Amino acid sequence: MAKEITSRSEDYSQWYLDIVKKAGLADNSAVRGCMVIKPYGFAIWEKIRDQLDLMFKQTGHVNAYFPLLIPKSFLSKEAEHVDGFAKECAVVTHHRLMNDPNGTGVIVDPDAKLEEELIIRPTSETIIWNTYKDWIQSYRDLPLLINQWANVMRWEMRTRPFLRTSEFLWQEGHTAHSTKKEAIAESRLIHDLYAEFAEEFMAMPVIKGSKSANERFAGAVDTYTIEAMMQDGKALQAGTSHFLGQNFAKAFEVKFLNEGNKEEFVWATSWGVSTRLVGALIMTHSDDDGLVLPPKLAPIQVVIIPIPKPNGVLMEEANLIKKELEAKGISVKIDSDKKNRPGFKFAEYEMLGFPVRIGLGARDLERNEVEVARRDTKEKVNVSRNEIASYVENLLAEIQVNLFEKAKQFRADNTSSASDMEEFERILNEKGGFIEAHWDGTTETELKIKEQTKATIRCIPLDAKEEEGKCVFSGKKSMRKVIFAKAY
RNA sequence: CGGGAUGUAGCUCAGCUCGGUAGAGUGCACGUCUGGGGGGCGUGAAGUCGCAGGUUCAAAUCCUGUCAUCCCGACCA
Repeated sequence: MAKEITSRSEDYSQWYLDIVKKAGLADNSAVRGCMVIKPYGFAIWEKIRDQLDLMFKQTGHVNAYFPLLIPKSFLSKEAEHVDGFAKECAVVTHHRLMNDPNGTGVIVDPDAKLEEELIIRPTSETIIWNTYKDWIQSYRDLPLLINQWANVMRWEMRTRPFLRTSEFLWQEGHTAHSTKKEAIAESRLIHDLYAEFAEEFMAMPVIKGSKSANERFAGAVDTYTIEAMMQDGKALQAGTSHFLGQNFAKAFEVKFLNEGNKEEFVWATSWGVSTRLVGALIMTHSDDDGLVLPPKLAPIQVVIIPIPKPNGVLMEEANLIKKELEAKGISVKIDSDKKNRPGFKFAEYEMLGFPVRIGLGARDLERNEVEVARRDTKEKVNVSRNEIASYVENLLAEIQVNLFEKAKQFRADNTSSASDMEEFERILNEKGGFIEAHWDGTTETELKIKEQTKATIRCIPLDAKEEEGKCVFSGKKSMRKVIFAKAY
């Protein structure tokens, strides 16, 4: 069975699709633009979800659930918000089907038209703020720190598994505060939390920055983003946290009485990451042999493959090793399936991205050692049997660090700076990656650069140093460089 | 919604020009020899040829219509 995948150099896009398919992460579905997340893909999402959920709770947030359907009229209450999402909403217009009187099959019952049409949430700000209005009366009700894990739907033209699907899973946090300062602090806190998660757990380096007006969330005052670089040099927005000001509070009349018994509008934030992170994980670390997963997010960290012989001693030994590893909190699978040969299994678990593989055969038993292979570098070493648990424990930590350092180096190697448009376009065409350049701060310039080069401003880095320069496009004065790139 | 292509076994595809009993590889099932990097041999199950009409003694093949999917553009986490 030749389960080969297209190489990255040949066709990066096809390589990605091959990984998703052959590592068993997702399938296409009967519905255009939607995907079926298969058990292994979902297991990765569960690792992501569980860790983030823990981090949200550690910072004082609680979970709740709001409905899938939103009255159409809610969307239009915030002017920019409706502009941003109206074009991609699925709309529920009827509530009943009937048998087609003219033939077989069912049709929509024309008598079952809804009085007010409902939309399937593309995001939940509107229904949530409509609800918060009833929950908030006093400054004593604040802050309100709520998150929900949910699915949302945006009717996309072109989709790719995990990176962009019409329906996707995500978390969306929606918080209400009594002061502007506190709301900004909340949006920054989550921004930091996302960056920490990306780097510590996904081993994916990110640039923290704010979005330009043009790239900002519809209805936000400020959008903070974490931007990552994929292996083809394109940028991926991996998570966003928005300071919403009082926009939604005003649209939905969410007011509270402050300590001085005066009525004020509340200050708001919202923030989210989605199943897109699974796509980010794939495109950050994986190689031409398949998926590569950081140990902290691998559904199972170690696979033990017994090299079969007609006795049960190998299985006994494999189980002993498994117990020793599990005692250190390491997740382990023994593949004793007789259907496939060892060589097949080696390739298979590389495809699945298991960080560590242990080969155990008669030869090893005699020598009192095992063969340990790491997925990230493909190195194999023989390890003494009685040191196996601590060796693997250290190795997993080392792999986690190595993946992060490698990705960081890649980003550094593919980040350039440009001082005029000729240089800008040359870098973009020949090398790609991130381009640091001065920008005059106007939407007009941003759009012209986008039109001319297809590169957009990914973010204005928070740690950008103040340095006077000239806008790469207009030549006007600029005080800091921003990050340009082609983006997913 | 514009431009291009494709629908035949679970998957990848051949067959169509020139009409005549539905094919291959892979996967699947069973048996067997194997087993330290994607095994060998044998046997077997599996397809309303996207759908609907038409031409014909006869249609996967020719004609008309229709549906769906994929790729390229406009939109986007």
